[in-house]
This record gives sequence, C-alpha cells and structure tokens, in this order.
Amino acid sequence: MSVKKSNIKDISKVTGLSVSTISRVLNGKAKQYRISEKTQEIVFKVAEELDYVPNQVARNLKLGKTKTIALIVPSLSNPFFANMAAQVSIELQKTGYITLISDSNENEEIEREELTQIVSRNVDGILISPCGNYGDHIDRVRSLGIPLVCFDRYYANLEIPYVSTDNFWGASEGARYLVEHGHKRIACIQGSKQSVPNEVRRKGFEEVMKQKGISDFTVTGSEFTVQNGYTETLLLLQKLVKPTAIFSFSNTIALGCIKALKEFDLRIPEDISLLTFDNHPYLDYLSVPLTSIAQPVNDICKIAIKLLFSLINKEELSTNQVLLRPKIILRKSVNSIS
Amino acid sequence: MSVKKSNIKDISKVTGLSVSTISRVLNGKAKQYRISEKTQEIVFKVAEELDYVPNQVARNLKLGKTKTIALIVPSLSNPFFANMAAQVSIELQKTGYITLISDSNENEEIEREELTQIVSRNVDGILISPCGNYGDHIDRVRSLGIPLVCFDRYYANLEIPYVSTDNFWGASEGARYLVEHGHKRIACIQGSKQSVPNEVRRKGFEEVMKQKGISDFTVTGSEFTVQNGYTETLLLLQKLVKPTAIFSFSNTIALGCIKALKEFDLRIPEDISLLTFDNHPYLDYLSVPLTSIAQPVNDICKIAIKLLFSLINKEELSTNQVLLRPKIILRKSVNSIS
DNA sequence: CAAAACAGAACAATCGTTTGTTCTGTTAGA
DNA sequence: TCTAACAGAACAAACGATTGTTCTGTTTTG
Repeated sequence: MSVKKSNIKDISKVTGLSVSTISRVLNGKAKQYRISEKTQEIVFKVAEELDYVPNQVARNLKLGKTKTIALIVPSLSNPFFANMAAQVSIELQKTGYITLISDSNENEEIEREELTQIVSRNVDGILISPCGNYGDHIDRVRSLGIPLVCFDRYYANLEIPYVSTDNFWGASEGARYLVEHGHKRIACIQGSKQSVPNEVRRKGFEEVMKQKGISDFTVTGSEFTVQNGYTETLLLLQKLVKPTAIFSFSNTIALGCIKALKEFDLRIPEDISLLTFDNHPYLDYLSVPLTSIAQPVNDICKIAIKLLFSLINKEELSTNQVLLRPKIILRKSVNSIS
Repeated sequence: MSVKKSNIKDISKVTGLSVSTISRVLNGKAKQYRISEKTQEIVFKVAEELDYVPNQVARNLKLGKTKTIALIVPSLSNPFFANMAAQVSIELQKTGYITLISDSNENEEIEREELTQIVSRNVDGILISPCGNYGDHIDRVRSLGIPLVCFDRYYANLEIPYVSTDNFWGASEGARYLVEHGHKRIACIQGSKQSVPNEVRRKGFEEVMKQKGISDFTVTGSEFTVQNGYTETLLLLQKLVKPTAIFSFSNTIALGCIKALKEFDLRIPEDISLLTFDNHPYLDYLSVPLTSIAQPVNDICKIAIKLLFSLINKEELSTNQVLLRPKIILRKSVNSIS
C-alpha cells in the first residue's frame, strides 16, 4: 500500500548512473557538464517512471533556500487580512513559492514565538503585519539577513521596509468629507493604539478637525473589533448631545456600530451618519450600504511582494517605505445635514 | 550588521564539546546518555548566549518530520474557508506545528501542483478541502503514506478520512422549514456540482420536496459565487410565476440573491423569502438578517485536526468519516405564508 | 605515435542535525 | 593488582540533495 517516495538514489540504482549526473540532468545543467543526450533521456524517463519529486527539505538544507515565504497577520478571521492572505498565496504560487501562514491573534508574545519558528525553518522571506508596539524582535530577524517587509502595520522609527495605506490622507479625506456634509459633532471610534495606522489615522482626523475649526469631536475606542465598535457606540449614545456622524476606523468596528445603532432604533444615515475604513463585498448588502475608505489591498500585496523579492534578490531598493492612497467609496451611510 | 545564525557547531566550538553531546543535551536526552550536570549547564548557557535556534530544515531531513501541516482550500477569500484557516492555524500553533497554506482557487490543476509542492516539502500531514471531481491525486498522496484528511468537501467513494457537515440533514431541515412556513414554490440555487456537499444538499432538498409532495421547485446554478447567485436570481425573477422562497447553498450565493432582489425592488421576506447555507458575522447586519444553516466550522476544524493527528501518530481510528449536524440560525429572512 | 584536449561521467565534501556505536578514563569488585 | 563495570563524552554514519573536483577513455593534434 504505502509506496515510498523515490529519491535520487533510486534513480541512480535503476539507471546505474551516479547521483551527481542525475542531479545535473534534472536541474538542467546537462550542457554545462557535457552529459550526453542519451543519458539525459534515460534519466528523465526513469525519473518519470518512479514519479520522482525532489525532496525540498534536502534541497533546502544544501542550498539555504526554501522557496517559502512566511506571512504573519494579526487575525486571519478579519476579512481584511484574509483577503491579504488569499492574494499573497495566489501571487506567490505563480513564482513557485509556497506560503507559511501564521495568525498572531493580536498577541505580541505569540508573534515572537511564531517568528522564531519561522526563522528556524529558513524561510526565504517574511511578510508581516506586526501587532505590537516594539519592533525589536522584527529588527533582530532583519539583522539576521532575512528579507522582511511589513505591510499594513509597520514601525515608523525602524528602517524596516513597509507598504501600507496612506492613512493620514485617508483619514483626512474622510474627515473632510464628513465636515463638508455639514457634520459638526463627529465621533471617531479607533482601533488599537499600538497600531501605527491607527495613530496616523487619528492624527489625520484631528488635523482636519483643527483646520476646520471643529472642537466638538471625540476619539475613543481601543481595538479593531466588533465588540469595541459596539461598546463605544453605546457609550456615545448615552450622551445628552449625540454626534451626528461616526467615523469608524475598521470594518469590524463599523459592524459594532451598526449593531448598537440598531438596538437604539437609530437609522443610518437619517439619525446618524457612519463612515468607515476598509471595504468589503458585504458592505454593499448591509441594511444601509456603508460609505467606506477602501484600502488598496491588491496593490499593497503586490508591492509588498515586489519589495520582498527585491530584498531576496539583493537588489537595491529605490524606495522601501511605500504609502498608497486609499479610495473613498461612496455609498449611502453619510447624510448631508444643514 | 548581518549576524549569521548560529548552529550546533558553533556551540561545539565555544564549549569544546562534541556536537552529539550538545544535540543530546538540547533534546533532553542527557540522562539517557549520562551527560553530567555541569556539561549540560554549559551547553544551555552557551546556546542561550549564541541565541541558538535549531535549524528545522536539517532536523527535518534527518527525522523525516517537519512539524508542518499543509492546509489547502478552494478559496481563501471566501469567509467560510478564511475562518477555517484561522482556526486551523491557531489550533496547530498550540502544538508547535506550523501551517503551510495554499489557495487552489477552485482550480483542480492548481490543486494538483500545490499538492506536489507540498509533498516535496515533507509535511507531516495535509488538511484539504478538494475542489475537483476526481480524487486520484489525493489518493496517491495518501498511498504515499502521508496523513491526509478532507474537510468540508470530500470524496464519498474513496477511503479518505473526512469531516464535514451533515449536509443532507441540513438541507432537509432547511427545506422542511420552508415548507412548514407555507412555501410551495421554492427555488434552490446551488453551487458547484463537482462538490460533494452540494450534491448531498441537493438530494436532501429534493427528498423533502418529494416527501412533502411539492412539485413546483427548481434547482439551478453552478458555482459558489456571488455572481452565480445574482444571475440565477435574475433568471428566477423573469418567470411569470415567481418562487415564494429561495434556498441558497452558500453565503456568497445569498449575497448575489440579495443584490438581484434589491434591483427588482423586492423585499425580503415580504415579497420573497431567503434561506441560506453558511453563517457569518455580517449576516446579522444585512438589510434583513438572514436565516441561515450554520455549519459547525469550529468543530469541523477541531475534529479534522484530531483525525489528522491520529493518523500522524498511527493510532487506530474508530471512525474516520465524520458528519456533523449544522444548526439553523433563525433570523428574519423567511416569512410565514398561508 | 606520444601527448594534449576533450567528452562523459563518477567521487566526495557539504548543508545542520540526530543517533547507534565506540572510545577513554575512573571506580569498584574480586 | 587486575579486570569488569560504568560514567561521560567523542566518532561517524546517516537524511537527500548540490557541486567543485577528479577520473577514464577516446579523439585530435603536431
């Protein structure tokens, strides 16, 4: 029943040729080492017959390359990162690479452990959306000479290449959009303060509030979760004077908002407007289609991969810190008020 | 800048001990090979100092084990599989395993290639939700002695262990639920006919139609996609006599239904009822919360992993083909009609 | 015709571990 | 005092590939 996998030695035994010759033929180095056509044919034929597939583990040990990229995200169940993972996996597939995946569960400790695991597996490169405040473990990996690119989340103070959304611009645009629609009492519900994108968004938002001379705004919240959106919205609704618009910093937070608003029988956008970061196919089908600031997920992935491969190939990077502008997708959750 | 990773030889050089001794200490086999306490201390200390992490690739080559599990799904961007992936990744993490992920993109050819890649990497086990009609490539992997478990989708005719939803029961219950709410014209929109779950669901549905003496039903559609749901719903709405209820076989299909219904200004459930397979956090927030047949994703993952580890540990399996009952989550998309 | 040149393939070291076996002292027993 | 027993550690062969080097004939050249 259990047919053992065949290896290069099996081919050697069957053909009577040495393993080195076989290896060379199979790696297309026949010309270079002047191996005869006839020998090549034999090798290919027998390899085929034996259903030979090179043992990558052995190959990797010798070559120091694994044709493997690791992807570390804070939460695979978050559609945003799931999409990233899908993209990356499919993109890497095309180049013969395979993807190791790790969900750090927004836990820096786990992230550290997984990173160690991954490094010990000699991956050729790492794509990571780190979840913590400190990047020392990441920087150590980089100083080990392992190509690494951050995406979405990053460390502004470290010299680690990253690709992310221009969150300042996005948040500014979002804030302006609200203000220009007449909103003067705006509540922002943010995510994790440990996350650079969150901080940048907050700054962008606050900057516009200042520019526009709006003082009646709040920034609350602490996590990129439905629960956080729900809780913070409930708190907002307890206030005597309610905000006219909520600016949510993630799709998950927005869901929480919707839930809370529904419980209070408040309509979007008639009673309160809602603008959120992150796009998702579902947004079109919600009770009220949400106007959202769509991050260029595709481009972020593609560029992150491109940078990573540049590092792997030891090419010079012209830029290694990239910010891409998001796009505001207008739906129906923001009302014009006078 | 680039500090090289240290290996067991470096420790050997620093301590003056042989690599075998160091390996034994580090693997907790000191007692067994009577290595003195003092020597152990030295080894641990130096290993720590050198920031030593064993090279898994070398270890794997020697041991034939990689502490790696591969997960192959038809589409990571489908929330259903993304959730699976998140679950699996986190679950495996706990046992020191790491997850290789592959998105076959509903393409059997890609699935084959990825499978080859994965096998060549000596993974310890494979979890797969196969996307094709034929399981020969899967069976070949199994006959290679590589532990493999199918989940969600499987091959009923092959002796490959699987864990899935009791789709017959789920579809029957769903169908009964509709009939008992007075529906007599029911349109079923199915997904891929290549998928066993789809076929089983269809049979469950048709069985109930027969039992209940309902002849005015249809089964159409061909893909688990939004587009398919959209198209098929549009077609249904062209008919002179429209169905009173639509039974969608996936969350993606349901989204397509909603889109089409919206375009026709039809309300759910007043004008037409909608029942769907798959649950998702978003379903609660849709314009009308969808009543759904929730697959026990968590349990499927846990059991699939359990089976896989049984295979890995060469334990006897009492059962290796498991079907778990889904749960109908009542929301508001199905109307009672008289 | 001897030596050089070359074609064609084998040899052997290596990657970083693990592990069965062997080696070297010291201690205990007779 | 001699040997057996044992503690403590080193040796060396794998695992399956890759690759610089060497080997063996045959052909070409002067």
